[in-house]
Amino acid sequence: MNPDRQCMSDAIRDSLTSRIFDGTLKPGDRLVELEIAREFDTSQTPVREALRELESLRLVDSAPYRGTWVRGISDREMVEAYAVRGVLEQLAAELAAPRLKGDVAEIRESLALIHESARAGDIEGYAKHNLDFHRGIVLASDNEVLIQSFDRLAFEARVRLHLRSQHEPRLIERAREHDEPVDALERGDGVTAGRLLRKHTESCKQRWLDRSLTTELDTSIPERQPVNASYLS
Amino acid sequence: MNPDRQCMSDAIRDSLTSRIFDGTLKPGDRLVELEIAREFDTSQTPVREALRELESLRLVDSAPYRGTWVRGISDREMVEAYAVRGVLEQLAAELAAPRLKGDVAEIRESLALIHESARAGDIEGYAKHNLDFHRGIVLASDNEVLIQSFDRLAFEARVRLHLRSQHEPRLIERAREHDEPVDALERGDGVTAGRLLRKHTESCKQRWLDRSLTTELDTSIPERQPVNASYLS
DNA sequence: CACAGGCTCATTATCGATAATATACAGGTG
DNA sequence: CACCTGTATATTATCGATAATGAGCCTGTG
Repeated sequence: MNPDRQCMSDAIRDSLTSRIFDGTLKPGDRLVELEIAREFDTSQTPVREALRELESLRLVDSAPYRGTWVRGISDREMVEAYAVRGVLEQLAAELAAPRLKGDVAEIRESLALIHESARAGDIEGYAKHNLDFHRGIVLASDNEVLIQSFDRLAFEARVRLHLRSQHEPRLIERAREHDEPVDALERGDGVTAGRLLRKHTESCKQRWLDRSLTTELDTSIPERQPVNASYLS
Repeated sequence: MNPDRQCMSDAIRDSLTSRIFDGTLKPGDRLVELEIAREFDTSQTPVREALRELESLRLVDSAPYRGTWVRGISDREMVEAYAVRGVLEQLAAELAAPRLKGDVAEIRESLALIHESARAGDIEGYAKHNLDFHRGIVLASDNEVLIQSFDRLAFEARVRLHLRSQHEPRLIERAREHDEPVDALERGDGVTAGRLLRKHTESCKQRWLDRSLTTELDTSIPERQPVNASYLS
């Protein structure tokens, strides 16, 4: 948000964020203020601020006098988020098309990387470039509020959290779904691009639904680790 | 977010929020931590937390060691927000229709109050019930993520901030734009309701654009009051 | 007069300590 | 043995004080 903040609390926030992203911190894990403060060789105050920021990003939950813990994301929420993302991206494409004037070079770059990752079977890379691709279109809309709304969905965190549990994703096939929207954007047809992108999002959502129905495992959200969980380690 | 927090920082946050809403605090006004702390007879810490929350709600801006001030909302941002709100509401209507099963009693209640306020020329009331109406449809979508995204647009704050400067708004005429979407919802036609709602939002946006072009006054955003502004009072 | 450098002061960022609260556990009771 | 009650403890919420920083001012120079 403010990229130029140099205070301790921001460093802590960023560090904790990446731990949540990379799975070091799992849903339900408790974040104990003084413990983190010791680790960063600082006091409780900046840690609290960092935690509150994470809460506003919905990466953690907290309750008064009960602490803070990593937020789990249910399949239901994932599906809800896909629905919202769909219309946001549709709008983004419609706004982006007249602005781009056919110059989709940057977007094509991300697209190429998506295909590359798909061929290599690199799930991590696929997720990253996929996000770059979609966010690129949103950025091209030049609508600050839209960009914010999109970012707040925190798709990176959501997807990464579930990546590990993914079976054999047909990456190459999925990657192809991105081609047509870009073609439409290139010829300035934002409406079509938007419709295609939304359809793409819908199919992502559907895949998620299917998977969550078939695998049947832990659709529950870890609520919070018990207090003495840290003693076990 | 967590309605059951009883800590000081939340009370401060709520108090400051309503001051921003009701115009006691104007864009550009500085929020000095110790000053607020004295007022609430508390220390700096809870005030800081409150300010950070307001920042995440984008009601205030801040920079390190430079403080916090009420955020202005430009006409451009307002227009951007309308565009996003349009697609969010459209989606909401589509999702709400099958859930409501024609039961639009609650929504009609808000609608009646809108018309009533319009007849009475009660701009404040109109704004309130109008928001209730639109939010009611979003709530009926039963999509938590969508509700969050909508709320984050903070339309209440945005609209109220500009209400005072509004000329003769043709409220009665505007109120009528809400009728058709409700009819559509009642007969379960979410797609039509969504399209109409989006069109409504577009016309709100357009009115805003027209007004901001014709009035030509202070399209600028107050950045921040100078440090010694408080001495003048 | 425009402008750079250094000084002062208001304010933020952080600290270490204390008050307040929830959780876990022990003991008693039916 | 299940259940309640009270107590110990871990942890959060808040406090008052200090360190760090930026804004404004003053001075001197060209």
